[in-house]
Amino acid sequence: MGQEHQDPVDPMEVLTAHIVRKGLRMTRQRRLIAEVLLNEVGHLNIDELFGLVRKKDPHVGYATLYRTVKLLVECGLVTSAQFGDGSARFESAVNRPHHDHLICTECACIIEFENEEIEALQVQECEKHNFLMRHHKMEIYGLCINCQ
Amino acid sequence: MGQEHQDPVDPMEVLTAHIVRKGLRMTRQRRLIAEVLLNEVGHLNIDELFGLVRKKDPHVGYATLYRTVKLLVECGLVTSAQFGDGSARFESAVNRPHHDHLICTECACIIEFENEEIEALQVQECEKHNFLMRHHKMEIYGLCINCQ
DNA sequence: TTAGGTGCAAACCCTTTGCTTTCTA
DNA sequence: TAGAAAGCAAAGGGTTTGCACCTAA
Repeated sequence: MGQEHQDPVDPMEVLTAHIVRKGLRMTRQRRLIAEVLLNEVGHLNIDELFGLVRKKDPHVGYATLYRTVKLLVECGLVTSAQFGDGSARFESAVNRPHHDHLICTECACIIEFENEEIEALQVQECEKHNFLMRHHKMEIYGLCINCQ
Repeated sequence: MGQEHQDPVDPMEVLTAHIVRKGLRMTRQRRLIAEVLLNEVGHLNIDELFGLVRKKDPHVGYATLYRTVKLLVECGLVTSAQFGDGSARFESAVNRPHHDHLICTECACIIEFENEEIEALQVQECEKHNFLMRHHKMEIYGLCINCQ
């Protein structure tokens, strides 16, 4: 379940711990990509992330980007989502609770919301089916107030 | 929103009406693909659908499949979903209410559930943001009872 | 008869992988 | 110094598109 009311964490420490635990190494590129993605608000697709990272280091490639984002998702610092268009979008999960998305199919804007009642019902539903929840997503597609 | 308690509909009539409305044509292939997909229970990916359709007509190609499924989604007879693996899955929506999914990340089994309370809260949430809901999906990932 | 549809192959797009070089620990 | 990581390019996998031929209306 959630990271609802935890103390703030230092994401770099989380990443470092994860890397050490797996016998991997901290590199300049990993640090850079983590800093860029974790400090960004909103949902970045891989091209947007690529652009931001390249501004600070023009030599980073897509492969490194994908490999590092995977690492960040693994240790819970980033969540990934698919919003209809074929490509994945990534969002910092640092120091913020779980939330869901309203996605406008017209202008592609994304409205976030938190709803603890829904979260609680989801937990109930899992218990009913003896299902061990790892993560979940809820997406509502439609028209935002400006596009109706 | 929902098709909660409607009278049964004849899917072929719905499809025909949609086709006429758009100035398109009913073809042997469209009828075949609709019959196969709508009579199947559970979630088919494109290869599984391809296999079933080819059994009845070995000449149908992937392009026709994709184009027809798109048509079926448009007129509400089929829903599509992405369950983590990169490919889309399709499910008949004929004469059955909206439901959500528990997805086991170990054995890939899918448990379906309906929860009217959650549905109601989703509607509330949309109203709160003046958002016009077209469709929505909720997916809970984790371990089923056999994989824990 | 005439758009629209089909089927094939090629193109596309996003993501992953292989391999050589570079760099962390 | 050993082995992990980066960067490039090429491969992969799912989906869409272009085009010549076919077919429903």
